[in-house]
Amino acid sequence: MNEKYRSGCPVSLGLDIFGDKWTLLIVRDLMFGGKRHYREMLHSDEHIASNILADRLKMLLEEEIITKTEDPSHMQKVVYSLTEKGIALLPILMQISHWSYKYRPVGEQFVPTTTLSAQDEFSTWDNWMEKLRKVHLVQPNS
Amino acid sequence: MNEKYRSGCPVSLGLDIFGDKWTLLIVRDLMFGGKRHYREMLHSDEHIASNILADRLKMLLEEEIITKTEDPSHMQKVVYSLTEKGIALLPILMQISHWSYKYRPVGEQFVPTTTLSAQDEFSTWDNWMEKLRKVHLVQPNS
DNA sequence: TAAACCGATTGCAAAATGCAAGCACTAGGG
DNA sequence: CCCTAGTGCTTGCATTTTGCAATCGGTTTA
Repeated sequence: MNEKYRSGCPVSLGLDIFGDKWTLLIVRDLMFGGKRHYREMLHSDEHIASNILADRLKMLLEEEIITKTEDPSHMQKVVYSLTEKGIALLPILMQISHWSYKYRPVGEQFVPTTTLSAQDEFSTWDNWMEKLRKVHLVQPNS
Repeated sequence: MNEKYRSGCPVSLGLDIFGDKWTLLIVRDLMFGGKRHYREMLHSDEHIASNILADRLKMLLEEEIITKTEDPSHMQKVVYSLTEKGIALLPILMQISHWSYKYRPVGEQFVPTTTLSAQDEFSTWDNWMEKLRKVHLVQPNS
């Protein structure tokens, strides 16, 4: 990873990593879509280009936001997993979603059926992150 | 604003608007930097290009995330202000900051001196947003 | 065996970004 | 009055990134 960043501001430092149209969509797929393989992400609704997907996965690996391991079911297949650093992006995604529900034409199938209070929301996020840790942070073949 | 978006997913719909390296930095400047004028934002630490700043401000206006009014102190000068829709981006910026404090080399001058509990954090955000409403949502000359 | 699948890579066109200079003013100071 | 600095952009061009579609050398499936 190149060491240059635009400033020491935390917002800027975050955007240096994921300030583009695609990176957080990949994290979303891993986090909420149960997608773990290249082709699964390639076929998401947003139609990412193959070279962009490859490029971003490479960057996410270099940043240690994800890891990749071989898949025992197929010699060529790899499994991508979130690290703790990746899982920690969940509140950002949730706040983006929250904003979009309010101000953007969110598709019906994405609308939540209940509304949570602020504190409930935090503990739900904690539950989600715990679940993600169980799925993504386990060792292969364990 | 063009009506096409990549999908109905809330994350994707948010990133359609602010999924780039610059847009949320402009919002940051308005929100936390007390910057209200083009040249002030042009001189932020990250050195945005003038054509990119103009382009993003135009987009933010079209999206009604900001408004602009003339400045009574100078015929050419305009004042940019956040709308409620813009102010509602605060939690996203805060979560990005929170992630960066943990995983990125945040500059010393940006490090907070206290740590807040989750609930305190929410009420502090509410206070911030209330302050922003007072500054940004007032009518000119009122 | 043929077809589908695997994670990429490639060549090229289109779009976006970055750099630096410029525009037509407006305000302030000498 | 003149000059300088400031105002919010715009412009021309070079570079970089993104998007599109095809391809690669395998591996697995029916």
